[in-house]
Amino acid sequence: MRVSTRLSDSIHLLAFLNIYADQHLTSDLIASSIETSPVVVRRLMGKLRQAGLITTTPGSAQPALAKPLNQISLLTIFYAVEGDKSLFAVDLKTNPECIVGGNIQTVLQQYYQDAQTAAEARLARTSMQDIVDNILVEQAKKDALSHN
Amino acid sequence: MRVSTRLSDSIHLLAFLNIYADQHLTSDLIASSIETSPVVVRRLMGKLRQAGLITTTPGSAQPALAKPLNQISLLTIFYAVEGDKSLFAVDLKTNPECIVGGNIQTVLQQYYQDAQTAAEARLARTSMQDIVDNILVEQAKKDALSHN
DNA sequence: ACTTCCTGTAACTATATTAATTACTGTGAT
DNA sequence: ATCACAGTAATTAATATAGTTACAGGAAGT
Repeated sequence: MRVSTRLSDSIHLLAFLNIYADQHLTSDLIASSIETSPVVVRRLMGKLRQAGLITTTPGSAQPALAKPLNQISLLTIFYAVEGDKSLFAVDLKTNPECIVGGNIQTVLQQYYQDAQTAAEARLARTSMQDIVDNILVEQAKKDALSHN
Repeated sequence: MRVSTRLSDSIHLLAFLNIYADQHLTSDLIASSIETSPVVVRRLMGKLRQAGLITTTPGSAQPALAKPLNQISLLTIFYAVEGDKSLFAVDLKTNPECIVGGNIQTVLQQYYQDAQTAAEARLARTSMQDIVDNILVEQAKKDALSHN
């Protein structure tokens, strides 16, 4: 399948809401930054709203962050848009008659969970404040170079 | 897309080679345990052979582990069959004219790499010896229960 | 009230990644 | 010489995701 960019696009969206808070934030404008369709943006906003990360108003273009940037972690966003998706997939179709096929699913599940938890702990440590800070620093670097 | 089970199937395959080392290990037999096709098994074995994890003989059904179980980590297998695949995908199509779209790829790449490295470190800690040990323990549990 | 702009969703289509299948070449062993 | 099998290319099927189309309904201005 296509690889999911929902986490990346959602982080993008939230950063956009913060940095362009003074603009008329239609799903069309946001979509032009993510380079996707307005419908995809609205779908993502739906998930983020359900997770309590943003507020929106039907019929009116005024989405806004529901919490301070430093209280929104990348892990919260991941859960909001990917649910409990596994990073490593256990093959659920193995031969139960075989010692290996009949037990490997249970065994792998544990190790995969450990690995995923380690990754998630990292995501939990990073907040949208970090993301926005870094975006602005990267932009400042570009601006500095262009003024030579 | 379909979600990849190459890592799980490869671990399965290596465990099978160890536990059933005394059997006539055709790709057909291995496939019956993984519940996949012999061609898929041979393809996986090709990758594992290229990575130096197993040895095979064209025309003859005698695949074997090329190293001791405790010297094969799950991370080595992951690299062998998934290459440098990213667990979290950066959206490479964003608007470079926008402060967010023009910088977020660089920023996310760093945090995603950190998270992936944390997960990989976990995979590196686990060896095929652990996997086989756990499979045999799980099987022993079942055997014990069935003798009540 | 009417119009315009917009959100929220459902339904459908397109795209991309993976596994499965088919088919073939060539090797090893009997 | 034959049979069993690995190795691999080419094609097809399955499935997760993004993108598109369509439409119902809210908000705000006139």
